[in-house]
Order: sequence, then structure tokens, then C-alpha cells
Amino acid sequence: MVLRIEDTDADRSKPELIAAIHDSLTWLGIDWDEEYRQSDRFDLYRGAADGFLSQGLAYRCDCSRNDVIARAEATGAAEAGYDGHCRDRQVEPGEGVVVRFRTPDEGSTRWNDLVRGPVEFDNSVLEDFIIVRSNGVPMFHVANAVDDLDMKISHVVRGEDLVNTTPRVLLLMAALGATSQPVYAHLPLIVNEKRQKLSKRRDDVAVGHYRDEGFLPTALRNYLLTLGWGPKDGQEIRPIEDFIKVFELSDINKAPAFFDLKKLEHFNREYVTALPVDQFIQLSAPFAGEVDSELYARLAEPVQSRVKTLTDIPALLDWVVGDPPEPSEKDWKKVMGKETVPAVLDAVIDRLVSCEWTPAALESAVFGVGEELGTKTQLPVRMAVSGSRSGLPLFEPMAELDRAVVLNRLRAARAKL
RNA sequence: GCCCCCAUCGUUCAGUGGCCUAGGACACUGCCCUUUCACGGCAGGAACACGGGUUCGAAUCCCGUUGGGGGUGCCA
Repeated sequence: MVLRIEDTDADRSKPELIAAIHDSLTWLGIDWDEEYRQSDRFDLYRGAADGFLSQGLAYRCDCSRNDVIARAEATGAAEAGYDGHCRDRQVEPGEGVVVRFRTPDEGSTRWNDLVRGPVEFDNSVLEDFIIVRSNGVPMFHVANAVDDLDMKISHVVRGEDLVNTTPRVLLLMAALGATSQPVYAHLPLIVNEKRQKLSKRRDDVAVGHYRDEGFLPTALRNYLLTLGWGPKDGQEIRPIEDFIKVFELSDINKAPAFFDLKKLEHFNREYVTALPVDQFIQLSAPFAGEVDSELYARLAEPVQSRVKTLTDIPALLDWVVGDPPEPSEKDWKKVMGKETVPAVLDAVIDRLVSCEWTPAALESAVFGVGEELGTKTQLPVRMAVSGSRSGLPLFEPMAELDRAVVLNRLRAARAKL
């Protein structure tokens, strides 16, 4: 496994961007044996380009972008490629001069793509593309051709959006005298709800985003695997080792797949609940907020089984750690609007003033009132104490609070009725 | 414009000529469980884009239509 930072474009080699790549890969459990940075290897690429130049496989061109477009429009086509204007003009090096590769006019360039099957491009549709910019920096095509050969890259697995540039690299590799080429696999794109390629601006594409949103790397990676591919037996959540045994690049679909956050969340919940508690505590602690670590450990189990993403945790604990949230009027009315509630709260308050302060004692006090009055009592108490009609099992966290705090909340709720 | 590609439930994957009255998962709906919620269990609605072929037989093969996507940079 080679990690190659393809930073032939100057602003791609910013340290923080590279660090993000390292972090994301590592977080996902992907490691590498060798690492290269193309910006360290410019000389190699320039050497290759010079070789092409001296062999007549490439030539200098001083046409501006506008010249190229203007000529293309003149020939009728709304937008076509470069027309080969400078092929035999013997342009000398200088300001605004680039080097272009002379693509063959005939024949075709082909490869056997692992996911797309045989792919063939007529060389006639390939324009003479730029291999060295006017500032002397080689383009990524040359860099890739040189590096793939030099690093003996066996497999190139990438997005379908790169299919069209593959013939260029193949032509370059052939010009470099390559006797074999890497195996290519062009994966279907992942699309958004509008069925468009995920974009950095509009969509959440950064791995780090999902980490910050409380997803487990195992869940993300497992979910991603089910996009464009699936195990024959339909068992889509399982250890990576199992997938490695049956996965084949050649089984991958060609159709683009929608990134379904709902399903990712489902996967994540499965992975979170499967965690041993101590591991859950360790992984989730950074998301838990300002909670005493021993208190958190005591409540971790019920928290774990109620969480889709780790970012759900603070909301589950808010009323234990601090004041309960203000319930919505709708929820309040629904629970506290029943005519039995005042009596329930009065009786519960009465019992809690003196009962033992343990989960079991609290439960029997609250339920005892229920039996006495012939009604359910948990919901009003829960609403009064936690500010919500859903959440953690009531009595364990409740016993963690001071008696005075609980009584205050109950009395406040009673007064608000 | 030109080049490349795609097309099974809302989403995703399975299905590679008969086993399909098309299956699983997510989502959704209902019921059960439960003195909260979630989990779990059960049930339900929901798809082979369209038109031609080929074949005894087509979701599966071929052609076309329609719809969609990607590329077309001195970005990668």
C-alpha cells in the first residue's frame, strides 16, 4: 500500500490538508507501507517531459486559453479541445509556453477495467493535453504515469470521474516505455439526494465530519462498503474480516449510489450497542460533555443502548448533569394535562421526602403511588424531573440527584399545573 | 457540442434465461412487548423506466427511446 500525496498543484500540499488525510485514513483503520509526495519528485517528471520533447512525442505551445477557445468556436463546435496548432511550430521556451503531449491521431487506447469491463477510447478524440505548465510544474498525468511505473503500482482504484483521464496516463506510460500497466477499477460515484456527485461545498464528504458527528469508524467503513456492493447473502453488517474474504472489486456495481445518512445511523447504532461497555465509555467520553466520569460510568449502559451517534449523549444526560430542559408545551400538556397528575405529584413528593434514596426505593415509591391511585405515575414524574417524556430509565439517574433537587423539580412542576 | 457511463421497492444491495406470484436491509405504517423512550418480535404497503426484438421461456441477452449522471482546466 502506497500513500501518494498528489500535490502537483501548489495549494494541495498544505500541511493541514496532508495531516487530515493521515488522520482520516488512520481513523478508518487504513495504514500504508510507503509514503511519497509528488511535490518532492518534480525533477523526475520534468525529466520525463524533456525526454518526450527530445523524442518528438511532445512539443511546446504558446497558445493562450482564449486562443484555443476562439479557434474551437470558429470551427463550429461550441467547445472542443486543443486543435494541435503548435504541433510543428517549433516554439521556443519562454513566457506562457507550455508543453503538450502529442496524442496519436489514430488507433485507440484501451484497458480492462475491473468494474467497467473493457474500456476503449479512440485516440482521435484525445486532444494534445498539457504535460508541463508554463511555470514549469508538470501536470498530474505525467506525475502519475511516472510514479505508477516507478512505484510498481498494481491497482488503481478510484472514482468514475477519472475515467476520461485514464487514456492520457496510459499513453504517457506507453511513451515511457512501459511494458505493463496497472489494473484499473473505476468505482461508481456516491451521490447526494439530487443524484449529483458529492461536492465539498454542498455535501459532507470529509471523513473527519463523521468522526466529529459521533460515528464509529467501523460503522462508517461498513456502511460505505454496502454502497455499490453487497454480500450475496444479504448480511450487510459484519466484521471487516468477513468482508475481506468475499469482496471482489469486479462485483462492484456501475450505477451511482445515494449516501443515506439514515442507514449510516442505523449501522452506527448497531456498532455502538455491540461495543463492550468499558470500550463504549472510553470512546464516548469525549462526547459526553461535562459529566463526572464515575457518574458517567454508572449510567453508561442505558446510554449506550439509546444512542444512534455519540453526539446524542449529552441530550440524554442533561437533566442529570444540570437543570432539565424546558419541555415543549405540547409534550407538557400531553403528560401533565391529565386530571390525576396533581394527586400523583402530591403523593410522590410526600413519599420522597422520607424514603430511602436508592433506585429501587424510588421506583417502589413512585409505582406505589400508582397502585394506590390506580394510575400510571412514571410519566408525570419523569416530565417533572427530567423535562422530557422520553429518555433513560428513570430511577437510576434520579437516585444520582440530591433529594432536595428532585423535590424542588417535583414541587415546581406541581406549582406549574 | 463531443466523449464516457447508468437505469430492480422512497433508499440500498441481491437476482446473471426457467427456482421471481422478484428477496434482504434502511426508512415508513400498524400491532405486540414495556408504568418513559429506545431495543426486540410480528404484520403491511412499496420496484424490474418505456418500446421493439432474440428465445419454448426474459428483471436477466440485443437494439432503440426516455430519463439521469460523469468528463470535457496551465485542478486532481
